[in-house]
Parts: sequence; C-alpha cells; structure tokens
Amino acid sequence: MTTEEPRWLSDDELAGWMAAAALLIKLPGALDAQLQSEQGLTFFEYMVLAVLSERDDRTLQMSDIAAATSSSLSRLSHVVKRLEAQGLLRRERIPGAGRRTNAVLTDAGWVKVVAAAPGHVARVRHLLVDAVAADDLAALRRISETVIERIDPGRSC
Amino acid sequence: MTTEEPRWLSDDELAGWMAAAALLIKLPGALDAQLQSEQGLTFFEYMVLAVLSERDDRTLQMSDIAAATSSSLSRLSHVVKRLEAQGLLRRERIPGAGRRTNAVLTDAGWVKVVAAAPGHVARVRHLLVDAVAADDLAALRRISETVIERIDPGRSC
DNA sequence: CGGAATAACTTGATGCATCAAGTTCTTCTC
DNA sequence: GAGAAGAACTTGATGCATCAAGTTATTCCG
Repeated sequence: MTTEEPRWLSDDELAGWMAAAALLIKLPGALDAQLQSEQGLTFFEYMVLAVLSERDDRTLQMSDIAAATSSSLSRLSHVVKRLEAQGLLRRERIPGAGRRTNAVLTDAGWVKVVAAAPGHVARVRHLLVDAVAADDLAALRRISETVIERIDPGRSC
Repeated sequence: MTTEEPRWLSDDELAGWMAAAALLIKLPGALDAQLQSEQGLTFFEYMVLAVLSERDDRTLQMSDIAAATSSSLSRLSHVVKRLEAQGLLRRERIPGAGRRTNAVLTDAGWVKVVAAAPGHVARVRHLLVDAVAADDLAALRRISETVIERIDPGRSC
C-alpha cells in the first residue's frame, strides 16, 4: 500500500483495455444465448461435453476436465451433477485411486454434442474466427496465453 | 437447419479459439477477485462508478451508463440499486423527460473509486497491458471492436 | 504401523446475471 | 385530443458461479 501516484493508462492503453473489457462482458452472453436457444446448453456445459466427446473412450477425470475448461473443480462438480441428472453423462469412482472420479459421456450426451456442435462452431466462426484476420487470431492466442499464465503462474509446465 | 457438413475449425483456428475461451473464463474472475478483496467491489460495479467519476458533474443517465459498460439496462438497474443502498450513488428522475433517470456519484462513491483505482489499474497493467506487446494490445482492440460489432450490429453509428 | 498431511472431489449458502413481465411517461397519428 | 405505440427503466423469479467448509481415500513420515 504505497501512496505514490500510480502509473495510469495512456489513451491507447485505455482504449485497448476498454474494448477488451467490453468483449469480456458481451461475448460469453452471445455464446450462451445461441447454445441456450438451440440446445438448452450453457457454453460451459457445452465445453464439458465437447471435451469428453473428443476422447476415444468418452471418459475423463474430473480434474482433467477442470483443467481443460479452465474452471474450478467446484464449478465443474455442480455442472456435472446437473448434466448427470439430465442423463448426458455419468460419474464413476476410480477404485483404488483416492477420490478420483471419471466422467463418461453417455449416448444421449454424444447425441447432444453432435447436435449442438455445428451451430456453435458456426457462431464462433461468425463472431470471431471468420471476422478477424488470421494474424489477429494468432495475436489473440498469444495474448490469451500470456494473460492466463499471469493469472495463475506455472499452471503449464 | 441444413444437413450439410459444417466448416469445422482448423488446428490453428481451434487453438486460437480455445485460448480465447480460456481467457473469457478466467480474466473476469481474476479482476473480480482483486477488487473484491481490496474494496468489496465487483469489476462491473467498479466500472459503473468509474464511468460516473469521469464526468464533470459525476452524473450520467442510466441508458448511457449501460452503453458505456456494455451491459443490459436490467443488469445495470439491479447493480445501481445495490450501489445506491450502499450510499455510493443516488438516482434522480429527470423531470419532463419520460422515465429518464440520472445516476449521480456521491462523495462516498467518489472516495471509493479513488481508493479502488490504483490497485485495479495496477492489476490490469500486470495481467494485460504490461504483459503483452503494444502491437498485440492494438490487435486486441481491433479484434474486440470487430467482434462486438458482430454481436450487436449497428450499435455504434 | 499409526497419525498427520494431502489430493480429489462434494455440498450448501450466498450473491449476481438474466429473462420475462410490469410501470410510467412521452410522442406520434388520425 | 384520444388512443396506440414506444422509450426508459424496474421488478421478481430462476438459475448459475463462487466461496468456505466438509468428505473420503491415500500417502508420507517418524
């Protein structure tokens, strides 16, 4: 807690940051709205199902899903419980491995992701991937990775 | 609802998008956590106060605040009610102008923003502005503006 | 080999966001 | 100038996110 005058943002920095902040506020809602109206899914729920669907055995441990979706284990646990109640996946304790738990995509879950994916990808294309230059998308990736590393340092080694 | 095979994302596109998605999930939480622990404010609450504090008369109409913070009027209304209950701002109906309402920052609100700003700016610098190249920040601005324009077309004219 | 620390979740309470519906003025149209 | 349409919010219900605390194996250590 110093009393020195902080380094405020320059005009360019401020403009960049405000634009980014607007993106943070609006984009999640836009993605949610589309998935919600077409498939009754949250963007985050979709991510969970999608991550599972990419595995050969449609199975992944809770912690690994959390890592893959950048979420807390607590958030994931609540969501998985809801998805399980809907029959889209089921949980299985891994015997002899502490409290480790796998989530397994059910057939109904698979059908759901397959139904949701085209519309979702089309939306992501329309809003972002097809809207910006390839260079800018690469920049966005660099930026995101840098910022994420700063948020929790040493998460990827 | 076409049955054609959709255009899936290429590896580069997918990597860019996943990184961006991770950013969308983690950055808001990181900003909230800092403001919450230091000043008991949400990032969004801070934005509302900050926008008001930049006006000479510390006054702005609800709709204008909503536009400046990229939020819905509904969300803003709830937040402003909470901030008013804490004495950080007050609302004033503008007479003879329909349901138009101004929000006015109180002295307590001013003190709060002034107290919160340095820590918040430092955090934004550390996580984003100072972490990425100036070119990349410019790219982020371009990207954000493009995406926002796609989300609700013709919001800025 | 026993007790403490750790890992991997789960749960419950609280609070914020969103959506749909309701209010209350003003303005436009005939 | 009356009634309809629209603008600018407000409100209440619902649901999701977060935080702190609780569980339940497992491993480490003396």
